[in-house]
Amino acid sequence: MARSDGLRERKKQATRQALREAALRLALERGPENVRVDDIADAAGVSPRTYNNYFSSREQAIVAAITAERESRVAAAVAARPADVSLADAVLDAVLEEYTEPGDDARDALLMITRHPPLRDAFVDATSAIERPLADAIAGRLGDTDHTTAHVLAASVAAAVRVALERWVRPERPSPSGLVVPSGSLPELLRSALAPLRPALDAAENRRP
Amino acid sequence: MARSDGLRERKKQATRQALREAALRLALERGPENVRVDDIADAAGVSPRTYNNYFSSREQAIVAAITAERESRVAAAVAARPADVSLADAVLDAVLEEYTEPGDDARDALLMITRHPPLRDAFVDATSAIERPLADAIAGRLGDTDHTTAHVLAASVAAAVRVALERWVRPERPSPSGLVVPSGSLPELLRSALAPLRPALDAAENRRP
DNA sequence: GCGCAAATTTTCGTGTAAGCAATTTTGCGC
DNA sequence: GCGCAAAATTGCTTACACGAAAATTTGCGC
Repeated sequence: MARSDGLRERKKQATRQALREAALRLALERGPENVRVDDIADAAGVSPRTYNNYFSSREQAIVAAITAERESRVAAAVAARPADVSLADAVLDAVLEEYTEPGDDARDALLMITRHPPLRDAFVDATSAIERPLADAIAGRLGDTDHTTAHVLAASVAAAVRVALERWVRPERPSPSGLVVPSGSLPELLRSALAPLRPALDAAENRRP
Repeated sequence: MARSDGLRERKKQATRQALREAALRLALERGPENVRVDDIADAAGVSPRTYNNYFSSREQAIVAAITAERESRVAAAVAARPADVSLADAVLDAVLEEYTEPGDDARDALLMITRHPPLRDAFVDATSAIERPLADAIAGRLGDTDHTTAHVLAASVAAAVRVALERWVRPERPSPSGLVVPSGSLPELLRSALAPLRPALDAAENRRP
């Protein structure tokens, strides 16, 4: 049971998609503050209680319209790199590829997210969702032995991405040392956040039997 | 203003401590499910709203009785290691020192935590609190240049600790590959979770000017 | 001590997350 | 098609998180 291509599963995905799209649309129209959960549920044609079966916070639903499926795509991208590419490069490329936004319709959504702290938090928090699929992808490349290492590396990559996203969406705050670092472009931030992890990725790969 | 030793600050800490101790005591007496936020507030002699000014969930308050001040202690322990100790060793030692539980009065509290999923989650989530102080401590050892690297390394260490804690508190679930990995002792788990990060810590340290 | 400004606590109100049990829908073997 | 078991949706209820503004407490210069 629970086949991944059954009608049941597709309907669930459709409901989830309807909910997050309705949430984003309403938030863009009225501003996130003026969107009630009941409105989202109404717009998606389900009961408020069902809405809550899919998302555990209003912010999560809005943000999900941007981050949807990102988790599995990152993992798939890592797994898809040729075997002769180093793990570090595979991860870096995959992350850059997935987090470089198409920027057309997501542009104003991202603007809204950065302007509303609760949405910012939900957006950054969504990063941790890549952890589990990424751990599997890394484990696959490392030869499936030592699942702990793969898990730790995936968690570290997710943490680095989170750090980069934080610097990207937060208005720069004056540091106690006086100097405020200008937040560069997202690819730039991702590169420099992931760079310190490269030695760890290389070492894990080379210790592979 | 906002002196760290004023009466005001001490009262705040006292209130915080009263709240988390009341939360833990009531949870142990009645079981976490039978503790209302109002009860905790009553027991601590403050209004329910004040309780919420200190903790943003009931689970957080209960768990805080175990994890209190851990964040700053880890950071202080890292900063306290002699300068000729490698960064990786300093971090590993500091983490092991702080996360090896005294185990006397915390024993039954931890038992309760492991038996209640919401508490488990809060307990594991509390790990991320070490991130910020640890980043400062690491930055101090690295010479204060490149705050990004320090931040990423701290976040990775926190993530690794989180992975270790997860494996420790979760009842082992049968993996799809059939074999269930036995959850070892906590120091053991912490060591193996932090091991993959050692190359990254070494590299950051050696690249220091 | 006095009094003012800042910080903290409280009261009040609103919207929300989630448990539970009843109901409807779906999948599947016959 | 039929019907049954599993799964999803729904209504109902409860406890809760949090914003705003009023009230209280603290710090500090005088």
